[in-house]
Amino acid sequence: MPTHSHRAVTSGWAEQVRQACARRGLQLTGPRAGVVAVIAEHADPLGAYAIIEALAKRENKPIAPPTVYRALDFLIEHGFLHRIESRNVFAACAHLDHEHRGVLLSCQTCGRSVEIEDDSVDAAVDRAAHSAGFVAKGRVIEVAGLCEDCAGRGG
Amino acid sequence: MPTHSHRAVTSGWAEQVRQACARRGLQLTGPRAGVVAVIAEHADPLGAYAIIEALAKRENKPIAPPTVYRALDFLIEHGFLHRIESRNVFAACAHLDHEHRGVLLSCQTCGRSVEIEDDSVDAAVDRAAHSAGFVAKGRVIEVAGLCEDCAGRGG
DNA sequence: GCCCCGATGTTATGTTATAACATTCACGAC
DNA sequence: GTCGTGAATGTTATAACATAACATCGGGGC
Repeated sequence: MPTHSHRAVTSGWAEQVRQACARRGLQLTGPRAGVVAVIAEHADPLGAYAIIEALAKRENKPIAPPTVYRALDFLIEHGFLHRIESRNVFAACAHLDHEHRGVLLSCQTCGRSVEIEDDSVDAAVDRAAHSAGFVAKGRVIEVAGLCEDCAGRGG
Repeated sequence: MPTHSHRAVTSGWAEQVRQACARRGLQLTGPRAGVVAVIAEHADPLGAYAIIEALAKRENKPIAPPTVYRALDFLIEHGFLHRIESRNVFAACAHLDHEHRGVLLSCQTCGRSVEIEDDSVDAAVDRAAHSAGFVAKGRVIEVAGLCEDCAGRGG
């Protein structure tokens, strides 16, 4: 269940996505806006099929997987969403106002994820890839563990 | 297709796994050894179902998915294998002789992966997680891009 | 012998993701 | 205004990845 404060943060996120699309001439169409709304209503990252179910409920009609996967592709491509590879879930990007590469911290107990930016991580990963003669395109940097709250509870 | 030199490297890997199991009192049973052999015969990381097919061919009998997934779990748990989360494939661990955390570089053109160790990446990721109050357990650090060979060919 | 336990076999199913093709809709050319 | 065009969506089916659940086997301790 989202806490009140968290819900507020994420509904801010939906509005930011809307504005960014307007500014950049991107079409935030029906299914795309639906997926944004569903994600904004949840504190946790969601799996594709959880999104499908939630959207079907919201729209009161069945939604086929390609509809949601296409919306997810769009949102990820434009940097509004992250895919957490190690869990097959999708999380709102916390830093919409600028280009960046994030480190995704995801909690094994409560399922929530936190995205941080860290130049030294980016630099170290780039340097390591380059030293192996590798031309880096995409990066996946994920840490699974315990978030501050859950660690505090001894969880 | 594996190059001759690469095949040599990976068959060395199979032997290393065998010795490490003997030394550590781990059972390298039939299905487990079969999966090791299949992976050793390929230069590229393989998906679970590619392993299932190759093993079925090797043993000349059908192999069910749980057989292979259980062997994979065992090999990963003991550090002989890495799972590349962003591609759902499994790659031989290149550094069997000591504990470590690797950075996996995987080529978008040829599919091969290279594993490197880099203390500064590890340190930066740990510091970043810690600064967010996060207790890190597992880490996934993967870079997709072009390997030296493929970048050289303009691939 | 008998139990225990770790590993494997077997069947079925759950979960995640995409291919392929039809349809709709906004928009500009003419 | 209608026709082509291209992006987005709808629809159906299926591919690809992974695990639950329970039966069976086989070696070691007693």
